[in-house]
Amino acid sequence: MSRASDRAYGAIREMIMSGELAPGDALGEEALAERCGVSRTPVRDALRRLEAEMLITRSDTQRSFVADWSLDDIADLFQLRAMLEGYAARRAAERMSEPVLQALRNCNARLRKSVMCAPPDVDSFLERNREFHALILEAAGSRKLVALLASVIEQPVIWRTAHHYGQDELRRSFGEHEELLSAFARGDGPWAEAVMGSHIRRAFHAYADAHRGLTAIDSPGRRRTA
Amino acid sequence: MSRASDRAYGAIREMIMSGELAPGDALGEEALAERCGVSRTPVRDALRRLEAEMLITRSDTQRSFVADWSLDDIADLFQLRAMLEGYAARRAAERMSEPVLQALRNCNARLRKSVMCAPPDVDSFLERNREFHALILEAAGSRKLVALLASVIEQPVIWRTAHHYGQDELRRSFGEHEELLSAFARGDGPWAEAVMGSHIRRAFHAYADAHRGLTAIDSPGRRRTA
DNA sequence: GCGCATCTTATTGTATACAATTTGATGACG
DNA sequence: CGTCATCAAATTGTATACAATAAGATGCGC
Repeated sequence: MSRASDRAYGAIREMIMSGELAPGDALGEEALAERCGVSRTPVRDALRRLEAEMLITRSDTQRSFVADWSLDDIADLFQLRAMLEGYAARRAAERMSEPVLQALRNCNARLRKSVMCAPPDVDSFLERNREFHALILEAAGSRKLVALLASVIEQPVIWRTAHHYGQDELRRSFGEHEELLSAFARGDGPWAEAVMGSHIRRAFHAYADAHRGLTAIDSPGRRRTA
Repeated sequence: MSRASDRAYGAIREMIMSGELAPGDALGEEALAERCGVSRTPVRDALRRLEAEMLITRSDTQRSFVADWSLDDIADLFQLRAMLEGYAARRAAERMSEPVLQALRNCNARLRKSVMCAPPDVDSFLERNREFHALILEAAGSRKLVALLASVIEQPVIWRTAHHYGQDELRRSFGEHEELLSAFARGDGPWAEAVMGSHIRRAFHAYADAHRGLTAIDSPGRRRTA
């Protein structure tokens, strides 16, 4: 991460992920360059990458904005994610090896610790959860799927609001992961696919519920994109 | 398309699509800049875009190469495409409007003309086919899906080899499109999804058969990527 | 002849200057 | 007072020069 382009990429990405830059905000190259302490060249590079990830959008005249997603868009996002991660789970189950299975078990055991204590350690949960899903994706062994899913799940709006999960939901996630492990242990692709699909759909509804409840106090006017 | 960056993008893309640049070929920025008649800056821009589309890959040291896909990769690609386009068809069926339906019918009527004559006009078929699928994708009304599918179907290896289709296969494609139209007319999402899935899978096997038959005379040694 | 360190060359990364375009403002005119 | 043309400021696009890094060649020691 020593190249300026990578620093810019990481910095801008973090600004978006953390909410420092809100959806709809304009992103001037000059301003970003200054904030990142580099010239415009690596910033432009970073913007192209972020555009590919759909974290930013570009107007018809090539001006950059932080991507803005409606609730409908998010629902769509989760649906795609359910489909793709379900497929990933199926492939992973069909290709599962003992070492990977062990890694998954270890990961979920650590996740268990994060949610079984009081209060639950949400940050730790998120990290383990991410790791768990990443391991499955890797085990699926599809280059293209990795790329597609990355662009679906790397959405700030999702990761930011995961903090609103209740303890019961966190524990349910743990339980669903355990069921996935069973499916993997038996190499049952369709079972893994079904469990994963359900897992993601439940996550969406948890998100939607939390969002609806918060929207009144949490969305003080959106900026228009066009 | 007047910006140099767009020209470079289009030119390089065309070189890849046409096979002028073969999978595994190294892409030096300087050389490309000269061939496109622009400086390295817009070339770098174009390379980032092509990288996002997975038409090129980058080594660990950031050197660019034309992407190389194995038959397994291609099978994976088609599977993802079947899933995503099936989903697109379902959504499209659920959202179908009379004007869009008419446009689809017109499109397939023109496609019919391309395949019913002797000899069939394959170029025209490909263009209509592309248009047909694009219309459905648009009707699905999912921004994210558009982006995902674009990166799946815009693979040169697929479009190049579509020329090997036999007339019977072309006509079968037309027939499957007609069946899709029926599903759309009735707003039957699951039907549309099933037909589309089948349509894509058949296309894959047609491709795989043709490829196997040609591989001996058509693949004079691959260049290694790493 | 083989392996390895070093040096040369080629390639990518970054900054900067300047050109082209867009935006938004200002003021003239109806 | 509203509309439109024109102009100024801001923003993005491109070229070029130079720095950093990686690839390949060369020759030395073994």
